[in-house]
Amino acid sequence: MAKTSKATIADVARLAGVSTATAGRVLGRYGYTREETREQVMRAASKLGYRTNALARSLITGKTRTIGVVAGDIQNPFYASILRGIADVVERRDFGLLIVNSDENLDKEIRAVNLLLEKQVDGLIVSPCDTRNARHLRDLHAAGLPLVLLDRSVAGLEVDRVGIDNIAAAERAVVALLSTGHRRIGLVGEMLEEQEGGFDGFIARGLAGEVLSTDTLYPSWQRLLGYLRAHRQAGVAVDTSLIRRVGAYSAGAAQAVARTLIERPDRPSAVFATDGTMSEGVIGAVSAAGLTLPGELSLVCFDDLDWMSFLSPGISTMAQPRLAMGDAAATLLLERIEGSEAPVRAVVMRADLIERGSIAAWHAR
Amino acid sequence: MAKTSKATIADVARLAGVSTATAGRVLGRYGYTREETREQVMRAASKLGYRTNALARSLITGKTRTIGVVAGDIQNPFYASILRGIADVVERRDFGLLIVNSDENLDKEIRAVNLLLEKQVDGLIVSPCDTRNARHLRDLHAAGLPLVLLDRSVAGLEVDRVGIDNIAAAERAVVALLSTGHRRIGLVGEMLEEQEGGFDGFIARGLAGEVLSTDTLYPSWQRLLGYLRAHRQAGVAVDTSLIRRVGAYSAGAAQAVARTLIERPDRPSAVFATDGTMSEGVIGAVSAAGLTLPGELSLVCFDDLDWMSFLSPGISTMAQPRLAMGDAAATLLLERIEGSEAPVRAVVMRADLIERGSIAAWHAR
DNA sequence: CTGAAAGCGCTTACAG
DNA sequence: CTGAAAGCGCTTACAG
Repeated sequence: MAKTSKATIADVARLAGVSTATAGRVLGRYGYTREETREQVMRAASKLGYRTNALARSLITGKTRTIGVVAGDIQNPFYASILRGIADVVERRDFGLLIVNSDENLDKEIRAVNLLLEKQVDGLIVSPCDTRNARHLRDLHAAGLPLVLLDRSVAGLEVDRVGIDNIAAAERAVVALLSTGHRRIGLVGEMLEEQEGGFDGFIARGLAGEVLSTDTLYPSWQRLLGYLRAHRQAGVAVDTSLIRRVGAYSAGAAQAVARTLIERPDRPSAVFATDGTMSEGVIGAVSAAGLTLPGELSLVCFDDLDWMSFLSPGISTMAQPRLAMGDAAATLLLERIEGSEAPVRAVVMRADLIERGSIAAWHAR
Repeated sequence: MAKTSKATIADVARLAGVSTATAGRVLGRYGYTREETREQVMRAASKLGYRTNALARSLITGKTRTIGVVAGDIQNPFYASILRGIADVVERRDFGLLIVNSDENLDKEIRAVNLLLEKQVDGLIVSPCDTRNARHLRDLHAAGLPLVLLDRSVAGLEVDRVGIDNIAAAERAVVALLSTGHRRIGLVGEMLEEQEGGFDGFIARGLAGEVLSTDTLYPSWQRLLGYLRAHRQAGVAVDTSLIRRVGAYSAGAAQAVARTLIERPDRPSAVFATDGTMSEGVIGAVSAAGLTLPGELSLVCFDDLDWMSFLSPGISTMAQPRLAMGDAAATLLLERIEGSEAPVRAVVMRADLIERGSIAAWHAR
């Protein structure tokens, strides 16, 4: 009724004529209280405008009912949707959600995790920016804090994680192109991180089917692998000059790279973009170059973004179940927070190809 | 070095051979300590893997260094960008950011605010879903909690706020159409909330220039007003049957409504969509109807979304400075949290028309 | 079913 | 510059 803050359990107890222990029991909904006492306390509480101080409670219980999420960039539709999926679960359970951006930068990620730990979150969902340098995450896990990895794994860190089968998804996307006759398929991928043996070495090994530890590869590298595998299975040789590494999480950079690919005289007949940001860049380049889809170029994108359905033609794309990914990550985390000792789980979801109109059959000319 | 959690100031103090008060002073960076003592404590702290428990600190200081944001839907690009702007400021200042969705629903908004208050946030940024029923916000403000309103105002609630000049923005957008010869301009707007006198009454008053208290109108209603004003100023009669109220925050609903507008025989020569979601719906309808922009229809959208630049032609739109809006909201809030007693501020930003290629001159046929 | 007491992990006066 | 003591607002045994 009155002042929104200030009133404490002690104030309520005094007004109700009971002990703080009793007032606490009714206000905190624990232990037993006589109905009559309960009403008395409730009346006093509402008269004083009492509101629980979750801080004090958390200090004692050791639980904050708050989880932390470290995302690359909440403005990116990929993360925005996943966050929404997480938020839905979290809100339903009356938990709080603390969000920090990492910008895919290790230092920022470490600072983010520290901030969240100081605020005593009950658990963390992290989309790790580095699959190797992850002391901060290992320590976390060693200390017993519930942790769920999102989209990416960390070498040697056995914790719950949620992602899609990137290799299979990319393979299916590229198969859709190969099966309609395309033989020269360009790829525009982030592939920011360095790989042992370098870019060329990786491709060579991928072509030979020699890449073994694929689990801790970054998504865009895994998708490249799917691209290579599709070719290998189809017995189609790969022109490696059609594989373009952008090396940055930026649509602008992707557009510049895509441009050099689609404006060359012997341009590919089709392009595969390995994520939403790359897709934006590629579509920008296509638009700038004035190429018609799918007549002059076929295109398969990744992630189902708003615009893909209302461009004309619609853009065929591998749709990741982003909301469901967020839901799964939050659900796994909350289960751990509630004490689940189940073996480590990897929720590997499936991305589905949504066929719209950006793939045309291709006949050698 | 060791266990990530557990070690307390008392543990560190014991190991360092000092009092908890002294250990607290060095670990919490307050008060004076001899350099030698400091080092001793630091060594003990790192040996134990000490980490501040912000909860305990907050309980005493009364400050959590955390702000709360209640947004309509973090998945919507409008909110996603604003949140990013907020997050940037907040992260720079080592504050935490607690985010909750309201889905533009009053009950959810109230619950969200309560959750955030229990967690003792130092301040709140809210995009209120109801400009009248806002007891929860008024109480908050009465209790002295720093509060910044985003995008919308609340009648009679004098607090800092950030938004754009919606009437002027819409007016300029429509003027761009009128000045190129368009005389029949459709409008597709949310206008979910009811207005005194109803939809028709509102339009009548708007046409007569009789709408007075425009400040607490919802953005889409303000934008409708801008549309009407542009016509009035230009001396162009309005065919009110071209004004379409979607009544929902949904691109699908907008598309259905837009469709009935652009498929009628005497369809308008141009359409103005009053926000990002409506814009998506309209572009979907245009695409489904197979109309060519701008040859068969001119279009001005609202909010600069990714796809608007790479559709062909590009979509002309009123761009809201979303990141800057978030930045401003967070900055205002942090100033209040730091104790600023400055008079209430309304940061009214300007939206700029980005002309791309969706407006064609129109000549009566 | 209720209360007195202790305590969560810090910070804050107050002495010295 | 450092320490002993109190206290932030709750919950948790422990008695009764």
